[in-house]
Amino acid sequence: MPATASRPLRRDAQRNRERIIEAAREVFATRGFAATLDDVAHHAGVGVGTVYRRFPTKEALVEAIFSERIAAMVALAEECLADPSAWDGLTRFMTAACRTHSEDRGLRDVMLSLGMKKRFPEAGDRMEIVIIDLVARAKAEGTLRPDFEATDVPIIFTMVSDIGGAGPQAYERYLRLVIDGLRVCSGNTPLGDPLTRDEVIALLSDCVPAVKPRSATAP
Amino acid sequence: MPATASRPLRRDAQRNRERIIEAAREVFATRGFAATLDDVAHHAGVGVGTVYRRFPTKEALVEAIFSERIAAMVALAEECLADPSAWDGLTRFMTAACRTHSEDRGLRDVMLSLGMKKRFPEAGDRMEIVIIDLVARAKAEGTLRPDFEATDVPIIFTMVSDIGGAGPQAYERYLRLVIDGLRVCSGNTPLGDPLTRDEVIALLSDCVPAVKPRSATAP
DNA sequence: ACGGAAGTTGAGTAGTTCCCTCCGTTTAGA
DNA sequence: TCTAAACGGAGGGAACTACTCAACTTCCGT
Repeated sequence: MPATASRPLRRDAQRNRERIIEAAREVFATRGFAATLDDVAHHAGVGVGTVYRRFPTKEALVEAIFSERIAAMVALAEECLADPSAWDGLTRFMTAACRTHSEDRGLRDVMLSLGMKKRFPEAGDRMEIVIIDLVARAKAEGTLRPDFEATDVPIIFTMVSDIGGAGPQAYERYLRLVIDGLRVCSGNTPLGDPLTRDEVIALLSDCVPAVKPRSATAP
Repeated sequence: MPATASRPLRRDAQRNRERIIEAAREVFATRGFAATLDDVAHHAGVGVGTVYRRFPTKEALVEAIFSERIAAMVALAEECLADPSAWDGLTRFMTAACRTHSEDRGLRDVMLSLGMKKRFPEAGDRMEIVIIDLVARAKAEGTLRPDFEATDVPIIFTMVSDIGGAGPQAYERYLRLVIDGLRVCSGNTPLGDPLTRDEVIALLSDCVPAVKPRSATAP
């Protein structure tokens, strides 16, 4: 084995690989991380063994499937940062994110899970920075209430996309409600102390399912 | 078996029964319906068999534990209906409900699950009526936005109390945010069509865990 | 046209979790 | 003391799910 000189795949193998990826996209979109690789295999019309030959673990498949979609979300967020209206930029981003999360539960599970930082560290960092900027800019503009914090954004995504499970646009109504609560408005009650980053992490790990490997090898 | 003439329990049995109920309250409060009867038994310092002797199914235990707490919530709601300020009445009720739900996940699971109507039909009906009244009254007062509907209330409870899992008062911040979105305010965007009752039911059944019996005997 | 590497298959293994039962043992109380 | 009531907790059994492997099939370079 002199270096991993990956030969090109045989034609049938290549075709199956593509089928698997497409099937996985569909299956993960509807069932999220709860989806089984057996599901994926069946949906793709291949045996489970084939899936495992191509993607040694569920993790690998997840990464293969979601990397570009995540990159696209980051790009969108960065584009929203350039919106002349800070408020529109922030709300456009939040709306798009929630729509995407409710259309694709798998993507939601990846983006909001703790694994995000491990699997896609670069995208994760960029996303974090953009969100901070979006929030800061909207506060400076005077449209976003000043007691709102960047750490609230993922929590809101979690809350709202939890609704997304049933019905494709159920999330819209409640997101609008929340967004209306974000605007500076005379009747607003103060929010109090924001959650710390650790609290956010604890909360997400409680609300978003994780990909579980065969046996958790604890040290 | 001439009628179920329930003899009084032996003293030790009575004591264990009480222990079980108390343990169940604690365990269900922290773990919700996900809690195991084995958990309850262990927590109570008795064997599983003892639990099953006293409560033939998980269902029975759930009913024994939550009936009075649910009655209390209904009473509170009805009391809030008498608040001179309709807005205060509604928000007081919502805040209290969310606090209770986040302090006791089991209660949350009972009250928001579909089983609620089956297990506690009377309380369920009364609750539904009170919520409709609370909402109607606050709209008439002109403080609650007119496009908000009574069916939104349980959904909001679901969203917000989902957060309650980690941290005892994390829910507060997000409930306040949502409530600020409920008030009539110049910048509000229209919410669009409300969810139908069937949609609400579908959504709740997706978001709230159910107590699963040994085997679902489908007809 | 053929040999063998690459690929495929899907029943099976093994790890979990959880509701509930059974029966040998203990204990209350008449 | 004696018996019916109560107890304990191992384990049955069902449902899940990540992953493996040995027998079989297909591609493709020579």
